[in-house]
Amino acid sequence: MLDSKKLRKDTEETILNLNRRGFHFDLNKWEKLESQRKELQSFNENQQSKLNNLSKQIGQAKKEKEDTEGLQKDATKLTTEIKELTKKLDKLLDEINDFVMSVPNLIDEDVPDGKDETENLEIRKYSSPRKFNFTPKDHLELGDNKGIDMEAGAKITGSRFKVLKKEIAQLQRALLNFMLDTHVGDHGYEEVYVPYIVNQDSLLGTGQLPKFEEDLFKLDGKNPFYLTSTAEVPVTNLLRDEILESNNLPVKYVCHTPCFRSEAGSYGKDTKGIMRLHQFEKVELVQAVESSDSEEALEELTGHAEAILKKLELPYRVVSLCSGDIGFSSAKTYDLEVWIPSQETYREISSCSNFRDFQARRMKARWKNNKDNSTELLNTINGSGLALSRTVLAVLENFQEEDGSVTVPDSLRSYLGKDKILSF
RNA sequence: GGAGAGGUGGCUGAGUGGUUGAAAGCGCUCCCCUGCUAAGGGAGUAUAGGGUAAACCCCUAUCGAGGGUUCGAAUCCCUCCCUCUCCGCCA
Repeated sequence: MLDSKKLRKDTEETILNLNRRGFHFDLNKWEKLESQRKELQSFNENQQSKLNNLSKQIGQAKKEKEDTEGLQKDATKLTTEIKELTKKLDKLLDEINDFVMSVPNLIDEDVPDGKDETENLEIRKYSSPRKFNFTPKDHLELGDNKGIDMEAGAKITGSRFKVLKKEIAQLQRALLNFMLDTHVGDHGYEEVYVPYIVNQDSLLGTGQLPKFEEDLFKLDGKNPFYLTSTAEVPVTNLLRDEILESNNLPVKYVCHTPCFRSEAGSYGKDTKGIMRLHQFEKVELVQAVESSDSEEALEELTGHAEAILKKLELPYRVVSLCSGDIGFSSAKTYDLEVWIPSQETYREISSCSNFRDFQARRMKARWKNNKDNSTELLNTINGSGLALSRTVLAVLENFQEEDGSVTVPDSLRSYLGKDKILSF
Protein backbone atom coordinates (compact mmCIF):
# COMPACT_ATOMS: atom_id res chain seq x y z
CA MET A 1 0.00 0.00 0.00
CA LEU A 2 1.27 3.44 -0.87
CA ASP A 3 1.30 6.28 1.61
CA SER A 4 -1.94 8.12 0.89
CA LYS A 5 -0.43 11.33 2.25
CA LYS A 6 2.34 11.09 -0.31
CA LEU A 7 -0.21 10.20 -2.93
CA ARG A 8 -2.04 13.42 -2.17
CA LYS A 9 1.10 15.53 -2.04
CA ASP A 10 3.22 14.16 -4.86
CA THR A 11 0.42 13.01 -7.13
CA GLU A 12 2.15 13.86 -10.42
CA GLU A 13 5.39 12.15 -9.50
CA THR A 14 3.50 9.09 -8.26
CA ILE A 15 1.47 8.81 -11.42
CA LEU A 16 4.56 9.05 -13.61
CA ASN A 17 6.21 6.30 -11.62
CA LEU A 18 3.15 4.06 -11.85
CA ASN A 19 2.97 4.71 -15.58
CA ARG A 20 6.44 3.21 -15.93
CA ARG A 21 5.04 -0.15 -14.95
CA GLY A 22 2.05 0.34 -17.21
CA PHE A 23 -0.38 0.99 -14.40
CA HIS A 24 -3.05 3.52 -15.13
CA PHE A 25 -3.86 5.57 -12.08
CA ASP A 26 -7.40 6.89 -12.28
CA LEU A 27 -6.73 10.42 -11.10
CA ASN A 28 -10.30 11.61 -11.62
CA LYS A 29 -11.73 8.86 -9.49
CA TRP A 30 -9.09 9.37 -6.82
CA GLU A 31 -9.67 13.11 -6.56
CA LYS A 32 -13.41 12.67 -6.51
CA LEU A 33 -13.28 10.06 -3.77
CA GLU A 34 -10.83 12.11 -1.76
CA SER A 35 -12.76 15.36 -1.88
CA GLN A 36 -15.95 13.53 -0.95
CA ARG A 37 -14.21 11.88 1.94
CA LYS A 38 -12.70 15.09 3.19
CA GLU A 39 -16.00 16.89 3.19
CA LEU A 40 -17.98 14.09 4.73
CA GLN A 41 -15.36 13.27 7.31
CA SER A 42 -14.87 16.86 8.51
CA PHE A 43 -18.58 17.40 8.82
CA ASN A 44 -19.13 14.13 10.62
CA GLU A 45 -16.31 14.79 13.04
CA ASN A 46 -17.75 18.18 13.71
CA GLN A 47 -21.11 16.71 14.59
CA GLN A 48 -19.44 14.13 16.76
CA SER A 49 -17.58 16.82 18.60
CA LYS A 50 -20.87 18.60 19.24
CA LEU A 51 -22.43 15.42 20.52
CA ASN A 52 -19.51 14.72 22.82
CA ASN A 53 -19.90 18.17 24.32
CA LEU A 54 -23.62 17.73 24.75
CA SER A 55 -23.10 14.40 26.46
CA LYS A 56 -20.65 15.93 28.85
CA GLN A 57 -23.15 18.67 29.65
CA ILE A 58 -25.83 16.09 30.32
CA GLY A 59 -23.54 14.19 32.61
CA GLN A 60 -22.67 17.38 34.46
CA ALA A 61 -26.30 18.45 34.72
CA LYS A 62 -27.40 15.06 36.04
CA LYS A 63 -24.78 15.28 38.74
CA GLU A 64 -26.29 18.54 39.83
CA LYS A 65 -29.79 17.12 39.52
CA GLU A 66 -30.83 19.55 36.84
CA ASP A 67 -33.39 18.89 34.14
CA THR A 68 -31.77 17.41 31.02
CA GLU A 69 -34.78 16.70 28.82
CA GLY A 70 -34.09 19.44 26.28
CA LEU A 71 -30.43 18.55 26.00
CA GLN A 72 -31.26 14.91 25.55
CA LYS A 73 -33.66 15.66 22.74
CA ASP A 74 -30.95 17.57 20.85
CA ALA A 75 -28.50 14.78 21.49
CA THR A 76 -30.86 12.11 20.16
CA LYS A 77 -31.27 14.08 16.96
CA LEU A 78 -27.51 14.40 16.57
CA THR A 79 -26.98 10.71 17.25
CA THR A 80 -29.38 9.76 14.48
CA GLU A 81 -27.69 12.12 12.08
CA ILE A 82 -24.23 10.84 12.94
CA LYS A 83 -25.29 7.23 12.46
CA GLU A 84 -26.35 7.99 8.92
CA LEU A 85 -23.26 10.05 8.17
CA THR A 86 -21.02 7.31 9.51
CA LYS A 87 -22.71 4.71 7.35
CA LYS A 88 -22.10 6.84 4.28
CA LEU A 89 -18.53 7.56 5.31
CA ASP A 90 -17.74 3.90 5.95
CA LYS A 91 -18.98 3.00 2.51
CA LEU A 92 -16.80 5.69 1.01
CA LEU A 93 -13.78 4.62 3.06
CA ASP A 94 -14.25 1.04 1.88
CA GLU A 95 -14.27 2.25 -1.67
CA ILE A 96 -11.12 4.30 -1.11
CA ASN A 97 -9.43 1.38 0.61
CA ASP A 98 -10.21 -0.93 -2.30
CA PHE A 99 -8.85 1.68 -4.65
CA VAL A 100 -5.61 2.22 -2.73
CA MET A 101 -5.07 -1.49 -2.11
CA SER A 102 -5.12 -2.15 -5.83
CA VAL A 103 -2.39 0.39 -6.60
CA PRO A 104 1.01 -1.27 -6.99
CA ASN A 105 4.23 -0.17 -5.34
CA LEU A 106 6.41 2.59 -6.75
CA ILE A 107 9.49 1.29 -8.50
CA ASP A 108 13.05 2.34 -7.82
CA GLU A 109 14.74 4.75 -10.14
CA ASP A 110 17.29 2.19 -11.33
CA VAL A 111 14.64 -0.30 -12.42
CA PRO A 112 15.04 -0.61 -16.20
CA ASP A 113 12.15 0.47 -18.39
CA GLY A 114 10.50 -2.24 -20.45
CA LYS A 115 7.17 -3.75 -21.32
CA ASP A 116 7.63 -7.42 -20.39
CA GLU A 117 10.13 -10.12 -19.47
CA THR A 118 11.95 -9.81 -22.79
CA GLU A 119 13.27 -6.44 -21.64
CA ASN A 120 14.69 -7.46 -18.29
CA LEU A 121 18.24 -6.27 -17.83
CA GLU A 122 21.06 -8.76 -17.35
CA ILE A 123 23.25 -7.55 -14.48
CA ARG A 124 25.88 -10.28 -14.28
CA LYS A 125 26.60 -13.85 -15.22
CA TYR A 126 28.29 -16.54 -13.19
CA SER A 127 30.22 -19.35 -14.84
CA SER A 128 29.27 -20.51 -18.31
CA PRO A 129 27.08 -23.35 -19.49
CA ARG A 130 28.88 -26.66 -19.74
CA LYS A 131 29.64 -27.94 -23.22
CA PHE A 132 28.28 -31.45 -23.55
CA ASN A 133 29.94 -33.87 -25.94
CA PHE A 134 26.63 -35.72 -26.10
CA THR A 135 23.03 -34.57 -26.32
CA PRO A 136 21.94 -33.75 -22.79
CA LYS A 137 18.69 -35.30 -21.61
CA ASP A 138 16.03 -33.32 -19.86
CA HIS A 139 15.35 -33.99 -16.19
CA LEU A 140 12.33 -36.14 -16.90
CA GLU A 141 14.26 -38.49 -19.15
CA LEU A 142 16.95 -38.68 -16.49
CA GLY A 143 14.49 -39.30 -13.71
CA ASP A 144 12.07 -41.50 -15.57
CA ASN A 145 11.74 -44.81 -13.68
CA LYS A 146 14.45 -43.53 -11.38
CA GLY A 147 12.53 -41.33 -9.01
CA ILE A 148 10.45 -38.71 -10.78
CA ASP A 149 6.94 -40.10 -11.10
CA MET A 150 4.52 -37.67 -12.65
CA GLU A 151 1.92 -40.37 -13.27
CA ALA A 152 1.77 -41.15 -9.58
CA GLY A 153 1.27 -37.46 -8.85
CA ALA A 154 -1.56 -37.32 -11.36
CA LYS A 155 -3.15 -40.44 -9.89
CA ILE A 156 -3.02 -39.23 -6.31
CA THR A 157 -4.09 -35.68 -7.00
CA GLY A 158 -4.04 -34.47 -10.59
CA SER A 159 -1.91 -32.76 -13.16
CA ARG A 160 1.03 -30.66 -12.03
CA PHE A 161 1.75 -32.77 -8.97
CA LYS A 162 4.88 -34.84 -8.61
CA VAL A 163 6.00 -37.85 -6.66
CA LEU A 164 9.73 -38.19 -5.98
CA LYS A 165 11.30 -41.47 -5.02
CA LYS A 166 14.61 -42.99 -4.10
CA GLU A 167 17.71 -40.98 -4.93
CA ILE A 168 15.81 -38.04 -6.33
CA ALA A 169 13.69 -37.71 -3.18
CA GLN A 170 16.95 -37.88 -1.25
CA LEU A 171 18.52 -35.29 -3.51
CA GLN A 172 15.70 -32.87 -2.76
CA ARG A 173 16.07 -33.48 0.97
CA ALA A 174 19.84 -33.05 0.79
CA LEU A 175 19.47 -29.78 -1.09
CA LEU A 176 16.97 -28.57 1.47
CA ASN A 177 19.28 -29.23 4.39
CA PHE A 178 22.24 -27.81 2.54
CA MET A 179 20.39 -24.56 1.85
CA LEU A 180 19.05 -24.14 5.37
CA ASP A 181 22.42 -24.92 6.95
CA THR A 182 24.19 -22.45 4.68
CA HIS A 183 21.78 -19.61 5.41
CA VAL A 184 21.74 -20.26 9.14
CA GLY A 185 25.44 -21.03 9.52
CA ASP A 186 27.14 -18.81 6.95
CA HIS A 187 24.63 -16.01 6.43
CA GLY A 188 23.26 -15.50 9.92
CA TYR A 189 19.57 -16.18 9.37
CA GLU A 190 17.22 -17.41 12.07
CA GLU A 191 15.37 -20.55 11.05
CA VAL A 192 11.61 -20.51 11.56
CA TYR A 193 8.86 -23.05 11.07
CA VAL A 194 5.44 -21.67 10.22
CA PRO A 195 1.88 -22.72 9.29
CA TYR A 196 1.22 -23.62 5.67
CA ILE A 197 -2.37 -22.45 5.97
CA VAL A 198 -2.79 -18.69 6.30
CA ASN A 199 -5.68 -16.32 6.89
CA GLN A 200 -6.85 -13.37 4.82
CA ASP A 201 -5.15 -10.75 6.96
CA SER A 202 -1.79 -12.34 6.27
CA LEU A 203 -2.42 -12.43 2.53
CA LEU A 204 -3.56 -8.83 2.55
CA GLY A 205 -0.43 -7.91 4.47
CA THR A 206 2.01 -9.23 1.89
CA GLY A 207 -0.12 -8.23 -1.11
CA GLN A 208 -1.43 -11.56 -2.49
CA LEU A 209 -4.93 -10.31 -1.69
CA PRO A 210 -7.13 -8.68 -2.75
CA LYS A 211 -5.80 -8.70 -6.32
CA PHE A 212 -4.41 -12.18 -6.87
CA GLU A 213 -6.87 -14.56 -5.30
CA GLU A 214 -7.02 -16.74 -8.42
CA ASP A 215 -3.39 -17.77 -7.88
CA LEU A 216 -4.22 -19.25 -4.50
CA PHE A 217 -5.85 -22.43 -3.23
CA LYS A 218 -8.69 -21.53 -0.92
CA LEU A 219 -9.88 -23.99 1.68
CA ASP A 220 -13.50 -24.91 1.93
CA GLY A 221 -14.04 -24.77 5.70
CA LYS A 222 -15.97 -22.15 7.63
CA ASN A 223 -12.91 -19.93 8.03
CA PRO A 224 -11.47 -18.09 5.02
CA PHE A 225 -8.15 -19.95 4.98
CA TYR A 226 -5.75 -20.41 2.10
CA LEU A 227 -2.80 -22.67 1.38
CA THR A 228 0.29 -20.51 1.43
CA SER A 229 1.75 -19.70 -1.98
CA THR A 230 5.14 -18.81 -0.56
CA ALA A 231 6.81 -18.73 2.86
CA GLU A 232 6.98 -14.98 2.37
CA VAL A 233 3.37 -14.81 3.58
CA PRO A 234 3.60 -16.54 6.96
CA VAL A 235 7.15 -15.38 7.66
CA THR A 236 6.75 -11.69 6.83
CA ASN A 237 3.48 -11.65 8.74
CA LEU A 238 5.40 -12.57 11.88
CA LEU A 239 6.05 -8.83 11.93
CA ARG A 240 2.43 -7.78 11.44
CA ASP A 241 1.18 -5.40 14.15
CA GLU A 242 4.58 -5.51 15.83
CA ILE A 243 6.81 -2.67 16.93
CA LEU A 244 10.41 -3.86 17.09
CA GLU A 245 13.20 -2.34 19.14
CA SER A 246 15.99 -1.00 16.95
CA ASN A 247 18.52 -3.34 18.56
CA ASN A 248 16.53 -6.27 17.16
CA LEU A 249 17.19 -5.10 13.61
CA PRO A 250 17.89 -6.32 11.06
CA VAL A 251 15.50 -9.27 11.25
CA LYS A 252 16.72 -12.17 9.12
CA TYR A 253 14.52 -15.25 8.80
CA VAL A 254 15.02 -18.34 6.74
CA CYS A 255 12.19 -20.78 6.31
CA HIS A 256 11.36 -23.86 4.31
CA THR A 257 7.76 -24.46 3.26
CA PRO A 258 5.90 -26.17 0.50
CA CYS A 259 4.28 -23.60 -1.80
CA PHE A 260 0.85 -24.08 -3.30
CA ARG A 261 -0.08 -22.23 -6.45
CA SER A 262 -3.04 -22.67 -8.68
CA GLU A 263 -0.98 -21.53 -11.68
CA ALA A 264 -4.07 -19.99 -13.14
CA GLY A 265 -3.10 -18.37 -16.40
CA SER A 266 -0.19 -20.70 -17.05
CA TYR A 267 -2.08 -23.31 -19.02
CA GLY A 268 0.19 -24.81 -21.59
CA LYS A 269 3.34 -23.36 -19.99
CA ASP A 270 5.99 -25.83 -18.80
CA THR A 271 3.56 -28.71 -18.84
CA LYS A 272 6.31 -31.32 -18.75
CA GLY A 273 8.18 -32.36 -15.66
CA ILE A 274 8.74 -30.51 -12.43
CA MET A 275 9.35 -26.98 -13.70
CA ARG A 276 5.92 -25.62 -12.83
CA LEU A 277 3.76 -27.43 -10.28
CA HIS A 278 0.85 -26.78 -7.94
CA GLN A 279 3.02 -27.84 -5.02
CA PHE A 280 6.74 -27.28 -4.68
CA GLU A 281 9.28 -26.81 -1.91
CA LYS A 282 11.09 -23.57 -1.39
CA VAL A 283 13.57 -22.07 1.04
CA GLU A 284 12.77 -18.44 1.61
CA LEU A 285 14.89 -15.60 2.97
CA VAL A 286 13.13 -12.67 4.61
CA GLN A 287 14.70 -9.54 6.02
CA ALA A 288 13.21 -6.54 7.79
CA VAL A 289 15.38 -3.45 8.14
CA GLU A 290 15.32 0.30 8.66
CA SER A 291 14.38 2.13 5.49
CA SER A 292 17.88 3.51 5.00
CA ASP A 293 19.25 -0.04 4.87
CA SER A 294 16.91 -1.73 2.45
CA GLU A 295 18.85 -1.19 -0.77
CA GLU A 296 21.93 -2.72 0.75
CA ALA A 297 19.83 -5.51 2.26
CA LEU A 298 18.49 -6.45 -1.17
CA GLU A 299 22.03 -6.74 -2.54
CA GLU A 300 23.07 -8.80 0.47
CA LEU A 301 20.08 -11.12 0.33
CA THR A 302 20.51 -11.63 -3.42
CA GLY A 303 24.12 -12.53 -2.71
CA HIS A 304 22.99 -15.12 -0.17
CA ALA A 305 20.75 -16.78 -2.75
CA GLU A 306 23.59 -16.62 -5.29
CA ALA A 307 25.93 -18.28 -2.83
CA ILE A 308 23.82 -21.43 -3.01
CA LEU A 309 24.07 -21.53 -6.80
CA LYS A 310 27.81 -20.89 -6.64
CA LYS A 311 28.39 -23.67 -4.12
CA LEU A 312 26.37 -25.99 -6.33
CA GLU A 313 28.49 -24.88 -9.30
CA LEU A 314 25.42 -24.06 -11.33
CA PRO A 315 25.78 -21.48 -14.11
CA TYR A 316 23.35 -18.62 -13.61
CA ARG A 317 22.71 -15.01 -14.37
CA VAL A 318 21.17 -12.14 -12.45
CA VAL A 319 18.58 -10.00 -14.16
CA SER A 320 16.92 -6.85 -12.94
CA LEU A 321 13.22 -7.09 -13.71
CA CYS A 322 12.06 -4.28 -15.94
CA SER A 323 9.24 -1.91 -15.10
CA GLY A 324 6.69 -3.96 -17.03
CA ASP A 325 7.59 -7.29 -15.48
CA ILE A 326 8.18 -6.42 -11.84
CA GLY A 327 5.70 -7.69 -9.25
CA PHE A 328 2.83 -5.74 -7.77
CA SER A 329 4.35 -5.17 -4.31
CA SER A 330 7.99 -4.83 -5.31
CA ALA A 331 10.06 -1.68 -5.73
CA LYS A 332 12.94 -3.58 -7.26
CA THR A 333 13.48 -7.23 -8.09
CA TYR A 334 16.46 -9.34 -9.10
CA ASP A 335 15.67 -12.70 -10.60
CA LEU A 336 18.32 -15.39 -10.46
CA GLU A 337 18.11 -17.58 -13.51
CA VAL A 338 19.85 -20.93 -13.67
CA TRP A 339 21.05 -22.58 -16.84
CA ILE A 340 18.78 -25.39 -18.05
CA PRO A 341 20.70 -27.50 -20.60
CA SER A 342 17.66 -29.21 -22.12
CA GLN A 343 16.09 -25.84 -22.88
CA GLU A 344 19.38 -24.10 -23.63
CA THR A 345 18.21 -21.13 -21.68
CA TYR A 346 18.25 -19.53 -18.25
CA ARG A 347 15.17 -20.06 -16.08
CA GLU A 348 14.09 -18.37 -12.88
CA ILE A 349 15.14 -20.16 -9.72
CA SER A 350 14.94 -17.25 -7.29
CA SER A 351 13.32 -13.87 -7.13
CA CYS A 352 14.67 -11.31 -4.67
CA SER A 353 12.69 -8.16 -4.00
CA ASN A 354 12.81 -5.00 -2.00
CA PHE A 355 9.29 -4.02 -0.99
CA ARG A 356 10.42 -0.96 0.95
CA ASP A 357 7.50 -0.01 3.23
CA PHE A 358 4.74 -1.25 0.91
CA GLN A 359 4.07 -4.47 2.81
CA ALA A 360 4.93 -2.95 6.18
CA ARG A 361 2.30 -0.25 5.77
CA ARG A 362 -0.35 -2.83 5.00
CA MET A 363 0.57 -4.96 7.96
CA LYS A 364 1.64 -2.27 10.41
CA ALA A 365 5.14 -3.67 10.82
CA ARG A 366 7.13 -0.99 12.58
CA TRP A 367 10.20 -0.28 14.64
CA LYS A 368 10.90 2.13 17.44
CA ASN A 369 13.50 4.76 16.65
CA ASN A 370 14.76 5.68 20.09
CA LYS A 371 16.77 8.58 18.75
CA ASP A 372 13.68 10.71 18.35
CA ASN A 373 11.15 8.39 19.99
CA SER A 374 9.32 7.92 16.71
CA THR A 375 7.74 4.79 15.31
CA GLU A 376 8.71 4.07 11.72
CA LEU A 377 7.64 1.52 9.15
CA LEU A 378 10.04 -1.32 8.49
CA ASN A 379 11.30 -2.17 5.04
CA THR A 380 10.87 -5.77 3.98
CA ILE A 381 13.04 -7.73 1.58
CA ASN A 382 12.69 -11.32 0.55
CA GLY A 383 13.93 -13.84 -1.92
CA SER A 384 14.04 -17.54 -2.62
CA GLY A 385 17.15 -19.26 -1.53
CA LEU A 386 16.23 -21.33 -3.56
CA ALA A 387 13.22 -22.99 -5.15
CA LEU A 388 13.82 -26.67 -4.44
CA SER A 389 12.09 -28.32 -7.42
CA ARG A 390 13.96 -26.25 -9.91
CA THR A 391 17.24 -26.81 -8.09
CA VAL A 392 16.69 -30.57 -8.29
CA LEU A 393 15.97 -30.12 -11.97
CA ALA A 394 19.05 -27.96 -12.51
CA VAL A 395 21.41 -30.30 -10.67
CA LEU A 396 20.13 -33.32 -12.57
CA GLU A 397 20.46 -31.69 -15.96
CA ASN A 398 23.73 -29.81 -15.45
CA PHE A 399 25.60 -32.67 -13.82
CA GLN A 400 24.39 -35.51 -16.01
CA GLU A 401 26.76 -37.95 -17.65
CA GLU A 402 26.40 -39.66 -20.98
CA ASP A 403 25.23 -42.90 -19.33
CA GLY A 404 22.34 -41.13 -17.65
CA SER A 405 23.94 -40.98 -14.21
CA VAL A 406 24.41 -37.72 -12.35
CA THR A 407 27.54 -36.55 -10.57
CA VAL A 408 26.78 -34.99 -7.20
CA PRO A 409 28.23 -31.49 -6.74
CA ASP A 410 31.05 -31.43 -4.16
CA SER A 411 29.23 -29.30 -1.64
CA LEU A 412 26.30 -31.73 -1.60
CA ARG A 413 28.18 -34.99 -1.21
CA SER A 414 28.30 -34.97 2.57
CA TYR A 415 24.54 -34.33 2.63
CA LEU A 416 23.75 -37.11 0.21
CA GLY A 417 26.50 -39.51 1.21
CA LYS A 418 27.15 -40.24 -2.45
CA ASP A 419 29.31 -38.95 -5.31
CA LYS A 420 27.01 -40.19 -8.01
CA ILE A 421 23.34 -40.99 -8.38
CA LEU A 422 21.09 -42.67 -10.95
CA SER A 423 23.93 -44.96 -12.06
CA PHE A 424 21.91 -48.09 -12.61
C1' G B 1 -15.76 -31.95 21.59
C1' G B 2 -17.61 -30.54 27.11
C1' A B 3 -16.98 -26.93 31.48
C1' G B 4 -14.93 -22.55 33.29
C1' A B 5 -11.70 -17.93 33.22
C1' G B 6 -9.89 -14.21 30.32
C1' G B 7 -8.26 -10.57 25.89
C1' U B 8 -6.81 -2.91 28.21
C1' G B 9 -0.65 1.18 25.67
C1' G B 10 6.30 -1.10 23.89
C1' C B 11 5.55 -4.53 28.46
C1' U B 12 3.11 -5.69 33.43
C1' G B 13 -1.47 -4.25 35.22
C1' A B 14 -5.90 -1.06 37.54
C1' G B 15 -10.40 0.28 35.89
C1' U B 16 -18.43 -2.41 35.88
C1' G B 17 -22.19 3.76 32.50
C1' G B 18 -20.36 10.48 32.69
C1' U B 19 -13.32 15.23 31.25
C1' U B 20 -10.76 7.38 31.40
C1' G B 21 -6.87 7.94 25.70
C1' A B 22 -7.14 5.34 29.98
C1' A B 23 -4.26 4.92 37.33
C1' A B 24 0.29 2.69 38.94
C1' G B 25 4.79 0.28 37.78
C1' C B 26 8.54 -1.21 34.16
C1' G B 27 10.94 0.23 29.75
C1' C B 28 12.45 4.26 26.55
C1' U B 29 13.96 9.78 25.37
C1' C B 30 15.69 14.50 27.26
C1' C B 31 17.35 17.40 31.46
C1' C B 32 19.32 17.90 36.64
C1' C B 33 22.36 15.80 40.52
C1' U B 34 26.28 12.85 43.03
C1' G B 35 34.10 12.98 40.25
C1' C B 36 32.88 7.59 37.13
C1' U B 37 29.47 3.63 38.36
C1' A B 38 25.17 2.07 41.50
C1' A B 39 21.20 5.09 43.00
C1' G B 40 18.07 9.62 43.00
C1' G B 41 15.02 14.07 41.12
C1' G B 42 12.21 16.50 37.05
C1' A B 43 9.87 16.55 32.15
C1' G B 44 8.23 13.73 28.18
C1' U B 45 6.68 9.03 25.87
C1' A B 46 0.26 5.07 21.73
C1' U B 47 -1.67 4.64 16.68
C1' A B 48 -4.48 6.34 12.56
C1' G B 49 -7.14 10.24 10.21
C1' G B 50 -8.73 15.39 9.66
C1' G B 51 -8.34 20.93 10.27
C1' U B 52 -3.36 22.44 6.99
C1' A B 53 1.80 22.28 2.72
C1' A B 54 4.35 22.44 7.56
C1' A B 55 4.93 23.85 13.10
C1' C B 56 2.27 24.86 17.46
C1' C B 57 -2.41 23.74 18.55
C1' C B 58 -7.35 21.86 17.98
C1' C B 59 -10.86 17.96 16.52
C1' U B 60 -12.29 12.63 15.56
C1' A B 61 -11.64 7.44 16.03
C1' U B 62 -9.30 3.27 18.43
C1' C B 63 -9.33 -0.93 25.31
C1' G B 64 -9.43 -8.74 20.55
C1' A B 65 -13.12 -8.09 15.82
C1' G B 66 -18.02 -6.90 14.29
C1' G B 67 -22.95 -5.51 15.60
C1' G B 68 -26.59 -3.61 19.42
C1' U B 69 -28.62 -0.70 23.87
C1' U B 70 -27.78 4.57 25.58
C1' C B 71 -27.65 11.59 25.25
C1' G B 72 -22.97 9.04 26.64
C1' A B 73 -19.72 2.30 26.53
C1' A B 74 -13.06 -0.19 28.16
C1' U B 75 -17.50 -0.89 31.42
C1' C B 76 -24.21 -3.52 29.70
C1' C B 77 -26.26 -7.15 25.58
C1' C B 78 -25.43 -10.37 21.01
C1' U B 79 -22.18 -12.90 17.37
C1' C B 80 -17.36 -14.29 16.04
C1' C B 81 -11.94 -14.86 16.76
C1' C B 82 -8.02 -15.85 20.05
C1' U B 83 -5.53 -17.26 24.86
C1' C B 84 -5.41 -19.95 29.51
C1' U B 85 -7.18 -23.98 33.14
C1' C B 86 -9.74 -28.71 33.83
C1' C B 87 -12.03 -33.10 31.36
C1' G B 88 -12.44 -36.16 26.87
C1' C B 89 -10.14 -37.62 22.19
C1' C B 90 -5.72 -37.87 19.37
C1' A B 91 -0.09 -37.98 15.91
